[in-house]
Amino acid sequence: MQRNVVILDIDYVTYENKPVIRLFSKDGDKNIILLDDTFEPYLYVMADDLDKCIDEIQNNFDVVCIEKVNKKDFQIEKEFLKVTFNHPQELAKNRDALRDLESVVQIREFDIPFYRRYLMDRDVIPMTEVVAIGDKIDSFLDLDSNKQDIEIIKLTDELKRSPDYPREFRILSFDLEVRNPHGMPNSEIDEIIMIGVSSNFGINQVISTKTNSDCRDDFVNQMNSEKEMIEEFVKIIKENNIDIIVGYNSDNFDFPYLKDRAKILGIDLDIGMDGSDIRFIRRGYANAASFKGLIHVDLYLVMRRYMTLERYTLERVYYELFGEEKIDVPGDRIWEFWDNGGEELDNLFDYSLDDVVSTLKIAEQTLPLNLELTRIIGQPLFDVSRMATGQQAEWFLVKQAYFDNEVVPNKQGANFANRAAAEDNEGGYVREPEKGLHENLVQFDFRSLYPSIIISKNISPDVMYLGDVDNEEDYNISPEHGLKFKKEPQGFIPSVIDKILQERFRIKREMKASDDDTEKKALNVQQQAIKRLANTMYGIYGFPRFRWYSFECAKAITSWGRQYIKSSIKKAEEYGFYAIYADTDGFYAKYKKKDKRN
DNA sequence: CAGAAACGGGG
DNA sequence: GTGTACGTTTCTG
Repeated sequence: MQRNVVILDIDYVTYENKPVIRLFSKDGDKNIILLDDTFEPYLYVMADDLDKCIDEIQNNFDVVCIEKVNKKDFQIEKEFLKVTFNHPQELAKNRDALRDLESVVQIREFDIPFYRRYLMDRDVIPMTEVVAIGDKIDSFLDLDSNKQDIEIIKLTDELKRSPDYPREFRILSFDLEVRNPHGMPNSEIDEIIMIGVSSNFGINQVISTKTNSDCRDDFVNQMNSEKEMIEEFVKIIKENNIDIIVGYNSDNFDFPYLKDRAKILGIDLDIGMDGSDIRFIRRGYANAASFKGLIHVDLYLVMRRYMTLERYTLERVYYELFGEEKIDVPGDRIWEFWDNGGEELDNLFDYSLDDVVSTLKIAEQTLPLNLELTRIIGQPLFDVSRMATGQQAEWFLVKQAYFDNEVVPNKQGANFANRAAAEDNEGGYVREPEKGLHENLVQFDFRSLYPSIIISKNISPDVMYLGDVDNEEDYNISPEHGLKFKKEPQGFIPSVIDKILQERFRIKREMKASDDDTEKKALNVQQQAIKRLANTMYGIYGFPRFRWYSFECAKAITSWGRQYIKSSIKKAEEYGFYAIYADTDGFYAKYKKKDKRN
């Protein structure tokens, strides 16, 4: 059978000791889970004597297959061994011992999560429409299409891209209010008093055990108990075919709190597409709240990347985006408003609704860009919305490397030397602003300075030379440090940036040519997402924990950047301008004859 | 003063 | 989950 579905989420399960990829998808409002058992985990091995190495691996490990493959390592063609394991956990368990084998020089691509590998190798792009061909089956492990509202399809063909743009996603925002008279909320004793919900298809309500004055009770949904409130919330999610659920700091507050209260009250938060519970995924020291097939986006994390502010409270972020003040109730007084009732309770209801409506507005403003980033990067929205921009760039590059037949570099780790080198990098040129009120200023800035330098100077580790060279004219040589970058061939990272910037110009042309407003808007978001990604590429050289970390490349970029900005200031001075402030890629200047200071 | 711990957001 | 944030501020010995 054939189905057109939009891919929302992915994981894998184990069936008969083999990994099976599960793609959580939807066809309209029908939940579809696609199964693919044809993908196997692998890594690459670098060795001097490949045949000897094959023997050694075969004698020591239980692997599915070992094959010689031609790949590129920093553009140099090399023969690697591709070692395929039966299960991702087998790979994880054996990789250290494999690395330690005498004939093994190096292992590569051993730390790429299985589901990400699948998305990249099969070119399956989350949040896009695909054509799925396969056999409908009734049940698989804990999935049962007779008991659950799902259809299970075992894929028989590779997924193909659908030309259709996915329908608009159904977004629900939510927010909890808690009665906490003794300092910060404690989920063991402080009950939930309000659950606000708002959607982009008309839901706007506050679920509570109390209600407000008669004249304004249109948005309060009154329940008999906290237990009923949570059950109502679960019902709303289940019955409205929600694709994306958003909150503000919901990874760290709302969902952990809701889970605790649900447990105390004996309620299942079985909101997952397959009826599974909420789960918390460890991300370093923090947790991320996750459901199968229901994408949870914590906007707090998104906003921290989206804009530069001194603080990221919901209030501050909302003001920045929309220029409006939010209704405010101080957190430590919420319980008083609740207990006092009357007008104060009305205010609390208004506050609860305002919070959740604002959260939805922020989601509607920022999710389109994140959806486009998700499609460009090719990883799940859940992950992309929680990645630092450098990580986004890295996963994008890992996928590009796969298509360029490049083996990706290993992470070097933030060791002391790397960290020190990174800190040593001078950064952009800054001229401290001249004090005072300035009028009639002119502004100058470079368009995408760092990406342009990377491309024009071909700054990439695969074309970099540290020693002496015969033909200096074949190289771009950085100011200050004399780092050499071969002009030909184009380096891996410059080529990727070049490609995506060309894609950006193509989209911009298409945008100009279009006379459909909706299409124009969508294209505009796409080109913005690409611009963001391109501007982040510099970062991947500058931070030691990234795979393409190269402090030489980072140093070269900033040194050229300083040279360009300084020379343009100088040029401006020749025409009678005087820079009163400069930072990295631009400056402000006054028109004035050179004064005594110079 | 250096290294450890806390913080952010949320109520 | 083929895993273990992060950069900055405040506290403590």
